[in-house]
Amino acid sequence: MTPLLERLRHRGWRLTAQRRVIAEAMAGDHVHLAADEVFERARERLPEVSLATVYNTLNELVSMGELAEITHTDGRKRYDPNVAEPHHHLVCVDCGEMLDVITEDPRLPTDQQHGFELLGVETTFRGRCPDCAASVSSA
Amino acid sequence: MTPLLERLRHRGWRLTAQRRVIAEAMAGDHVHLAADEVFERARERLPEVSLATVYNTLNELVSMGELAEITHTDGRKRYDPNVAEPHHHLVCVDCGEMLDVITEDPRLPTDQQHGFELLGVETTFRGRCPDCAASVSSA
DNA sequence: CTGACACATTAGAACAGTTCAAAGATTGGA
DNA sequence: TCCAATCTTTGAACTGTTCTAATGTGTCAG
Repeated sequence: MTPLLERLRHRGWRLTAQRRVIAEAMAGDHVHLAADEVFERARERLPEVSLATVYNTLNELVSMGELAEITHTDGRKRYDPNVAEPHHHLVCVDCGEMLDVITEDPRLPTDQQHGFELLGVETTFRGRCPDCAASVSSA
Repeated sequence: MTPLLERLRHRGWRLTAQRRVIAEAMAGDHVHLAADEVFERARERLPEVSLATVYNTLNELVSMGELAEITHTDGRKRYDPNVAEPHHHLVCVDCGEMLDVITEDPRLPTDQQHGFELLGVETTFRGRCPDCAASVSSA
C-alpha cells in the first residue's frame, strides 16, 4: 500500500478500480510522470481506463494537495507524489530525467519582494545526467 | 534603439520590417511576454505580420541566445529579453504577473548532484501581488 | 434488497498553443 | 537586371489538455 493510496483512503475518497490503478501508477516518492505515462501504466493493469479519467483524477489529486504539478520545459505537465518532503528538482536537459534534490530554499530579500505575499519557491537545477554526458562525448 | 535591436544589428542579422516590430515588442528589460502578446504588439505597428513569423522569429532569437524562454504554469511560453543580467522570477499565482528579482543562486550540494554536469539554475518565487491580495481580501 | 440519486467514467469532439509545409515575396550580390 | 538565398504568409497539422453528453456504478434510505 503506497502512502498516497493510504492518504486517499483516510480522506474517505471514493476508491474505484480506475482511481486505484492511477494512484498506483504514481507510487513511489521519486516519480515524475506526465499524464500520458500515467495513462500507459494504468492501462497495463486496467485496459479499459480512459485518458479522460486519468486527467480528471490527476487534477483532482492536485487540487486535494496530494500531488504536485510540475511544469516541464516541454509542453507536458508532470505529477509528483512527494508532497510531504519539501524538495527541488534536478533535470537533464537532454533526456528530461528529473530527480528530487534536497536543498535550502533560496531567500527573497525584502527589497526584492515588490509587496508580494510570498507563498512558495521552486528551484530547478538544469544539467546533463551521466548517461547523456557519456553519449555526447562519444558522439 | 533597444539593446536587443542593437545586438541583432551587430550580428548582421537581416532586419526586415517584421523582425523589427517583433524585436521592438520585446523592448525593455522587464518584459515577459507570451507569443500571442508579442503578436498583438507587433500587429499594432505592422498589421500584416503573421503569427508564424512571430513564432519563427522568437525561436530564432532563443536559439541565438538573445531571448530566454520561460515556461509558465499555464501552457504558454514566455520570452525574456534580459539575458545579460542573471536573475530569477517572482510570479503572481493569481494574475500571472512576472517580475525579475536578483537573488543569489541556490547551491546544489555535491552529495545531491547525482553525477550531473550542472548547467544552470532557475528559481521561481510564487506569491500574490499587491493588487491581487487586495481583491482577494475584499472578495 | 431495491430503487434512486449522486458521482464516476467513457469516447470523442473541441480547444489552445505551437510547429510544419508549400507557395509567394523580398533581399542583396553578381 | 536577374538569380539564388532567405523571409514571410496562409493554412493545415500536431500535441497536450479540457469539455460534453451519454452511460455506468456505488451508496444509502427505505
